[in-house]
Amino acid sequence: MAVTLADIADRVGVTQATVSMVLNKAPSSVRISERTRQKIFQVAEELNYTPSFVARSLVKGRTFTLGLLMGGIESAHHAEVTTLVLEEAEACGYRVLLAVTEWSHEKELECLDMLVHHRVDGILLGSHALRSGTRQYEYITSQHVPIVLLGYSEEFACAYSDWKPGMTQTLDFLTKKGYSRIGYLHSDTSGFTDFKQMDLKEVCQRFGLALKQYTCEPNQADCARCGRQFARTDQGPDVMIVQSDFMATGFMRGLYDQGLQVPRDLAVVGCDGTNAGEFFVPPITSIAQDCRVLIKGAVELLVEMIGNRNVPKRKVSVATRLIVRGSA
Amino acid sequence: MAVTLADIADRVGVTQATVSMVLNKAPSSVRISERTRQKIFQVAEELNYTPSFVARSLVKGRTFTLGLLMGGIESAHHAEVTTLVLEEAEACGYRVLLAVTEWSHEKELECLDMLVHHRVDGILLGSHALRSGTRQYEYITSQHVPIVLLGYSEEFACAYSDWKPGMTQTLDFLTKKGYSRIGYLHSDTSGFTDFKQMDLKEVCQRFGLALKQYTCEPNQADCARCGRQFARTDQGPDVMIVQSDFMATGFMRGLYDQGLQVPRDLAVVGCDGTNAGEFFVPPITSIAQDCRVLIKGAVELLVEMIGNRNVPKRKVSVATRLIVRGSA
DNA sequence: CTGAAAGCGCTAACAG
DNA sequence: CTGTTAGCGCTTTCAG
Repeated sequence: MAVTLADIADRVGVTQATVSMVLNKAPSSVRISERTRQKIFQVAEELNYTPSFVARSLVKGRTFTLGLLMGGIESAHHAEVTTLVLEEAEACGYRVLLAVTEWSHEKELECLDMLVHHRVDGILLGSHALRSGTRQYEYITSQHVPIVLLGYSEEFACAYSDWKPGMTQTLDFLTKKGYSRIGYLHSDTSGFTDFKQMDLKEVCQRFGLALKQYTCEPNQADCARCGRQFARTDQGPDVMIVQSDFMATGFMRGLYDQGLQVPRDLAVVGCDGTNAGEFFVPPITSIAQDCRVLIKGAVELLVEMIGNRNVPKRKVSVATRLIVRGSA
Repeated sequence: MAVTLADIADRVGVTQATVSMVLNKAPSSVRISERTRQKIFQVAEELNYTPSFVARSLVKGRTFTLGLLMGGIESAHHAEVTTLVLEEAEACGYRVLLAVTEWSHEKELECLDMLVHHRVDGILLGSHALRSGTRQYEYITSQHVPIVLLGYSEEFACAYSDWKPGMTQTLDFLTKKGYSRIGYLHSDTSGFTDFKQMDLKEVCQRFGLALKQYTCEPNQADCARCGRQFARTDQGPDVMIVQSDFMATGFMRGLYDQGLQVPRDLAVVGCDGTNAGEFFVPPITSIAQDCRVLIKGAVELLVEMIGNRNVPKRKVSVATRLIVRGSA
């Protein structure tokens, strides 16, 4: 089908091996007559030769492919994360096989299997699937499959945002503006610890502030429902911190449906600091992650682990900060 | 490193070939003693055997991987397209290698090369990179690499939305509501024909309506700039149709910045009918694509082309329709 | 019913 | 300086 090294070798009158060397090694490190080298390149060009990564992968035992597992990419933040992974991976010479799990625990495990079947060199876990006890967990730990989690983890190497600085800035800002009754809306479906929440709690305590918690599903529709309900019944918070900008948009829609105005009737602070938040009406005040740095750190860590499987499980932490826009 | 067929074969006391058969063929089609078959499965389980897709790919000449090339995935519509491709591909037994090009023509071509190197079985082109004259174009056409474009194309198999029905419904709706001065905001950077625009023009003509055109970059910031400028100076349109919901959000932000209200001062109609548009303030009236059907069609067409390279270049067309929400 | 052997396209030693 | 050889892990004939 496609043209192979052998085709070139035949035409030039040398062996595959020679062609392989000439084409792949640094010109200095391979000793060959200038005539032959020229001819090889010329014939490769003529024949439109394209090296097969799959053959190379087989022999090298590496695919130069990273697996990326995301719960979903419909929110601007997750789309940004995905894009950055793609960019950073490429910068390190890797391709990425993307799998989205729709936040289903079962599907996450299936996708993990798929990535292993494909022999990706490492896995970036954007959805927190891996718990001890599953076959996949055992496999990955026992085989030392390089893996880094996007988010905090005790068990694996990971890259996560440190929410404390951002939360501190936020409470500082809010209290100075006269807000004092803090609400926190988050989704509780994953079954995993919400470290963001823990940080917020801690910081609230430091400020001597109570925290009223709300939960809903991590989709816009349910956040909107929650917003409507809040508007109809709640007399508590004067500011709502929402787990993500994405969820904040849903929540705000619910508020509007009931005639509430943001920030006049209720201030809203999102999380993630997505670019898109700036274009919402009103623009969303948000505790921003430094995604670029975070993902760069994650990918580089993963690549390092691929290069040397004995590198200790590091944790990359990146500070957050408050971006004040219009919603608070 | 990983456990191979040979490892299993050794332990069971048969050959690789036998193990391969037993593990991969339908139980009915392979004649083997029940004892051996049991043992093979058992040992495979014990050893945590995971077949290597790369070895299989090499011998089969197929990778069971589709390449997906997108300009970007930050807009809700493109994220949805990507997600659907992932889903449909999986349904057909394919994985997907995603590449995003940031809408750069050069990068599109590089990514195309990368996908070919990786020997993807087929390519889904979400960003319109391929023009005759490029090396990649020659390669793909001459090698008959299965490819389907997302969007209309004369040269390649493609799946596209037919905007006429949606546009017709829209103009019908708008004129009945008393709007008559139609504007169309789109980005003109790609250098490719905007078939949406052509359909709109044609339908406007049928309605005896003039169409005033505006152009800007396809990012929210520039759309906002355009919105502000419109608000300050324009006395024309009473309704603006915008090329995408994503761009519409940016444009509306610009309008708000100048104190205009939607739809009171200017009605806005987006395109794509993204779910996210429903949660915007105000919710975006939009000409919706039926993404699910479109992508399903595209992937199935591609898979069919992979199975049989002689299948004629078909075009899949899916009708659009107006979704009335709050912005018009 | 099962085993042996060849080969997918490429790389890496080691000979010549 | 270049060629030969031996695999990487799997599938697929073809013998036995």
